Amino acid sequence: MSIRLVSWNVNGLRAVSAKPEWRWFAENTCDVIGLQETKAQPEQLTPAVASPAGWEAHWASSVVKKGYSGVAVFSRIKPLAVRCELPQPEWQGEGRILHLEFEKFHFFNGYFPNGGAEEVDEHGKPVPGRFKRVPYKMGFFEAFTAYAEECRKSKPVVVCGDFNIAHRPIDLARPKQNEKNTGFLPEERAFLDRFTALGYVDTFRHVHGDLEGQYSWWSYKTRAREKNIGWRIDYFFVSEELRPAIRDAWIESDVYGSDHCPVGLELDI
Amino acid sequence: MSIRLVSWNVNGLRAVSAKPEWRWFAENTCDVIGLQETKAQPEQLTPAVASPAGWEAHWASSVVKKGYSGVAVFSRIKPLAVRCELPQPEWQGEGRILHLEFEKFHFFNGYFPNGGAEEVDEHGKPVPGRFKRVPYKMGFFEAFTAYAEECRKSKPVVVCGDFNIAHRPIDLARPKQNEKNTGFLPEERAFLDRFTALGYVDTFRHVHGDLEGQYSWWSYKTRAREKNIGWRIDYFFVSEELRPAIRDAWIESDVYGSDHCPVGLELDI
DNA sequence: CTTTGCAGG
DNA sequence: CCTGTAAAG
Repeated sequence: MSIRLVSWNVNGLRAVSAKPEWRWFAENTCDVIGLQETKAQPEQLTPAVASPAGWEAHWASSVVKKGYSGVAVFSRIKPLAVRCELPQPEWQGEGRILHLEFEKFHFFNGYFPNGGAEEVDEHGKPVPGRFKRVPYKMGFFEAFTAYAEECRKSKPVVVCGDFNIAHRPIDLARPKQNEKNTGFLPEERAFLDRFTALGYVDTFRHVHGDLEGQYSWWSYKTRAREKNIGWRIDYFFVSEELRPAIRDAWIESDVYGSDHCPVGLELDI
Repeated sequence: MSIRLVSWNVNGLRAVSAKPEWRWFAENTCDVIGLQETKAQPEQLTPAVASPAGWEAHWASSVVKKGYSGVAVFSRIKPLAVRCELPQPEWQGEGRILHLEFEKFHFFNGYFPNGGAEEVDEHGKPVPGRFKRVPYKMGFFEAFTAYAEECRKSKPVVVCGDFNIAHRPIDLARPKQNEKNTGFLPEERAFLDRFTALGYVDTFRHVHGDLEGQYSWWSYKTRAREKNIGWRIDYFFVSEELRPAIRDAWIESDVYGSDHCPVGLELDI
């Protein structure tokens, strides 16, 4: 028996689901799909998109700002329990976390905060390497990790989503140029060091080792995808206990419709 | 000798000038073109659009709000003088009036204020027949008329533009339904009664009499143009002294690219 | 419905 | 560049 899971930052589910590329959903053969940046409440979507036949749909939408953030999980397997957002009110309201408890593992779908725009000093001059939302981002990661560790006491953990961090130089096309850009800052990378040190396995690297040029996001701004100038910031992590269950992990770089592409994981379970 | 003038509310010059319909400009054989709702500063346009060879271009752009209102005049004839906006600061800042003095007449290109949204009472309930900007609109018309009359003392006047008023029931497809809508309110119509009583001739009616079904604007909202559910709110008026010079007046209802179509005037001069 | 501006990514 | 808002027409 195996279970297949996929994660995709869709950059606006209303937009993607109106494109021909959304056939990806109908053609998919996986069991669980985690979407990020849905930027919509289910009521704003057509029923075929919001409540597809054969799937159970769960939503966490932003309540602080319309059309912002938001995650969804479609599952062919009925979860034992579902929880939206992190436990503390401090980290709630942006629609960033969905937690589905399945029989064999806790599943988390996360849209982790973007570092935001560069800080400016009192004269309006940008401060290199300082980004407005990096403190929030780091706090969110710490709170998430504590919650995941808590859940892990009962059963193994699977975490997917857009982490907005490339872990190592091999995980982005231009590491040197981006050492002072959010997404590849030392403190952001250090979080993934700690996270993996806790026993969360980067399943793509577990399967593919140091294979180069493997990315899941390309900036729209410079048509970077044509040249594969990308970042690997979308992940499937599993807690150490599930390492033996990793059958496959992949990046669906032939799937278009968003500035991210889907990433996937197959577990023997 | 004759002079041909055309007026067009383009509803965003950046948008129109990027459409194939903008060939209208290149194919035009008139001498003076007045545009309204340009919604752009000339710097935001390509040089071919902002400074076309063979034309002199003049601009009055909104300074109170970006991408709002704005008028332009392209002329193959060099004017003796050019003036932006009305003389009083009270009516300046929205980029609504361009005044070009030619040898034989004063030319005004106007984008007269829209009546705006319906007023709401203290409970948020709409007040039928009351519109937020109708007072501003009426004040603007009075100030414009005073200025035109002042200029008329030296030579005849030609006024074109979007008046945002249908004068008589024949000037819109659904007069009964719109008696309480801005654009056909009694007080707005009464302004055009006074304006024409002062001796400003509606050149289209002068040439075509009570020809029905002739409109220059159709709402995008209901695909009204397909059914010719329109309003004639774009005009060429000339002061009485020029009545004998009116050779032709027309509506270019086959020209697309905006929710308005161009209207034109040919004068023997 | 359509064009703008703007925030956010 | 692209997806969302909202204001205005």
